[in-house]
Amino acid sequence: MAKGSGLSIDSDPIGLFLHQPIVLNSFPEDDNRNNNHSRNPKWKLGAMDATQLDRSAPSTIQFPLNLNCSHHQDSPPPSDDKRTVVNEMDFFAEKYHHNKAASTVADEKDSDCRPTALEFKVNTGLNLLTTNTSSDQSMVDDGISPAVEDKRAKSELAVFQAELQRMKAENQHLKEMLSQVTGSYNALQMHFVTFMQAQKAKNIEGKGMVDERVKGKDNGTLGVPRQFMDLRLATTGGADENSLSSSEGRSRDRSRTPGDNGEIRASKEFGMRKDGNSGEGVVFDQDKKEFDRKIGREDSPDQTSQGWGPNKIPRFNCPKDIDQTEATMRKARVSVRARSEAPMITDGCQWRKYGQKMAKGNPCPRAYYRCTMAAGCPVRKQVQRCAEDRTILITTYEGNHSHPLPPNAMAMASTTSSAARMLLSGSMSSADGLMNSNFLTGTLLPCSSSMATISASAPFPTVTLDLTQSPNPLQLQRPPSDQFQIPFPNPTQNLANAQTTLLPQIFGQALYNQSKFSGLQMSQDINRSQLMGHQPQALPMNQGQQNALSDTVSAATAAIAADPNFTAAIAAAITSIIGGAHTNSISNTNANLTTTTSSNGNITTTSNSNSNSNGNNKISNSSFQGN
DNA sequence: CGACTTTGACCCGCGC
DNA sequence: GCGCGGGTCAAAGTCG
Repeated sequence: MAKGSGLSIDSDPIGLFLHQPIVLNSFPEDDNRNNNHSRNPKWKLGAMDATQLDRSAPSTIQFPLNLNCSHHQDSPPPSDDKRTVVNEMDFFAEKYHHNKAASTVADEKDSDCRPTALEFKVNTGLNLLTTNTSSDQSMVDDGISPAVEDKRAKSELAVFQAELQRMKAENQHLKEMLSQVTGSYNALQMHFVTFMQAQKAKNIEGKGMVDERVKGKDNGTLGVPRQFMDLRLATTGGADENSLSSSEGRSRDRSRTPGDNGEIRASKEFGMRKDGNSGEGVVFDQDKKEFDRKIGREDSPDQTSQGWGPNKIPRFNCPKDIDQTEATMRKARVSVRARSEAPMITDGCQWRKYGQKMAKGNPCPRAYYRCTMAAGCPVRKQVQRCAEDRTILITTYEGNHSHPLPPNAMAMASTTSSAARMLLSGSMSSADGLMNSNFLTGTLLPCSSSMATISASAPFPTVTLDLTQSPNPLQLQRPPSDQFQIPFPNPTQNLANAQTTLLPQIFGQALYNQSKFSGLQMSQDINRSQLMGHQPQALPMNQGQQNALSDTVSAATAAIAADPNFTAAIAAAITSIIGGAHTNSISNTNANLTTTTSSNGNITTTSNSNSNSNGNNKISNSSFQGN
């Protein structure tokens, strides 16, 4: 049957009017497409609107009613009755197949028995859509068919049509809004990509200068700051988040190799880590061999990407003149300190223990695990109890997963990924200190407890997320002379909450999917994910949240303005905006960032805050032991 | 029987 | 060059 009004509603992509078109769609029971609707009590209730309720005629028995239409005539002879039935059937058949002409047929066949046939003709002519609603017939069927009721039916139809038109208009309006939002997103994305490409070109142009800065490290004047600077180079040079694992230092070192493009090499390395990244695999293999020769087993993630078999690929093309500092440039790590009696925190991933060693200075053995959720996943972790407090379990993550993560693994993985990304995302100049602090606050806050410590003195750049500390733990941290301490303003979020909040959704699968891109592009996808509704809970904001977001935007703007590496800064800014929006939605936190420079040249960035949150400052260890 | 753990050996970087 | 310590391998053992 022709259900013009219902057609547009059923095709409503938004689905906002599923219930409203009932009146118009549910009448014809012979339409199988609406069977579900007709079986739905609500739909039936909707279908039984005034038009039908007045006639106590369910749609399923409209044909009998129509048959009785002939009885509308006073005391018809039996023969007429029979003939009328035939005519009615013919009428419906005609109507069914030629609904546009239904009214005409009705007029022709009923003209002899309906003194009001002219009115019906007029009515049907005005409301073609109602020819399927049986309202015309029902008016005849009840045997009364007064003109008043006829007019009332017409008025109802007019009301329904008006309502339908209104819904159509609203539907169209919503479609336009959706289209506008989509268009805005696409435009923003295009701008973002364009800007990224332009900035990348600038970075390439300035690479030579950067290499000079890297070489300056050999002078031993600025060990740690240069180290992070190098890491940033690896990240911004097309390296994906896998830069968090092990290759950042090597990427830097390669950038120092004459004739090598450090950025390209970094990309190649990352491509190697990605399973099945054939386009870059060959070159990468060469690079890998080269690196394996240089630093041997330090290059464990690369080994992982090619399987952990005992047969190592012979390493050739080893440049003997590679600087020794490349050995010190290793993997960015994220260490999580949490109180747990369990031998290992449950973070949602599957791990296989491949070694255990007695570490110096700690009576507790250190266990080595690798991720077994996917073949070749480069992620490893070390688990060791704290020597001072054996209730504290120190889990150090290294690398990034090369496979999708289950939801319950998102929290920890995303936390560590974002922490490591923060570590690698920018240089450690004072301006960058601000940026990184903002970045860290924005990205880690929802999942972290009270403090994140960036260790600049360790051979591996390490971010320590201390989930055992109370909210003012600055004094409790390890010697600050060589570490960046960032107390988190919102200690109320444990990982259990984090799993349901922003961060996992931001950094989990998105990071994996974006692993071939830089952190900036990852942030772009974060935005995309938000726009695509992956985290709708982060979108609504009240006034206070918007104010806080404005503060975050201001901080991000300052970071952008201050950071010479604009790409990293914009990544940090976007990430902080996103994270800040969510953070503010949770705790209405207003963070103040202070940056100081220690005597040894390191930067200590502190984030003080007024947390208007739940007041639960204790991180629940059970959040790590959900399994 | 496959997956996982244990554990001694090995490799490598680094400091002396 | 040597020893130490961190990290990894891989055979053997264990478990379901």
